[in-house]
Amino acid sequence: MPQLDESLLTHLPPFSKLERRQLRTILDQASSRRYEPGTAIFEEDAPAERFYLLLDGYVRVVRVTPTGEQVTALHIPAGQLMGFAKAIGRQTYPATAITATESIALSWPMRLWETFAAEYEGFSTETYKTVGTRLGEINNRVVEISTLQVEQRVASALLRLIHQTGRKVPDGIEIDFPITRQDLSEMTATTLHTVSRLLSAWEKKGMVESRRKRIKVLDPRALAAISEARIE
DNA sequence: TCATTAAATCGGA
DNA sequence: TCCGATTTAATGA
Repeated sequence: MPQLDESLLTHLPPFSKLERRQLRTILDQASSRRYEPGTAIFEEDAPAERFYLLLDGYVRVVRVTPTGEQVTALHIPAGQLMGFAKAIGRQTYPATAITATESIALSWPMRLWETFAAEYEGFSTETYKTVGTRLGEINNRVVEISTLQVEQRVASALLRLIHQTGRKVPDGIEIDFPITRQDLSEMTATTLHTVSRLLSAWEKKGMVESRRKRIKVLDPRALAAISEARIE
């Protein structure tokens, strides 16, 4: 295991209030691993033995429905903690985490969670903030799926993606990892065909630009307009 | 309005 | 070239 540098953590919210010496202790207890795209970092219902910090890349959090379809709950960008089942009172992981890109993650044994929370200032408040944010997001999605029309759902899913994981490019914002129509349809409870048709239509209007596994939003405001209530 | 089915085409290893 | 991704059209709920 190569020596990890404290600067990896200093700017991340859960660790930002800590001293160099404390970061050293934390890093010395961490394992670091690199993952190929499409690898499961941890799986739904498996015993939650470790918690993770995504250092680089993007991770898709998916659940499998009783009928066997995958549902993408959310995407996690680099710099966030994941798999902290203990923090929400679970012994198993609530979902599967699959890398969307090549990724690097640190992990610690779950038994250290309490130690971290107790000893490191800001650690638990910051992580509870992310829990809250994610929960709110998932809640919104549940509401959206039952109340909005497909076009609105896909539009808001795209907006959420560029908001969380977008990368600014000269003429718009691009989703920073490979994403298929199928993925988008799983996030919005529709079919890849419908997503494909919507993207084509939006592309004609100059709102988005897409190629295989890449989507770029040129006109977020137009998307926002679609996502807002519009019953015709 | 949208899912489903079927078929054709595209694009990247 | 092969195979998954994507598009398009037709049909029915």
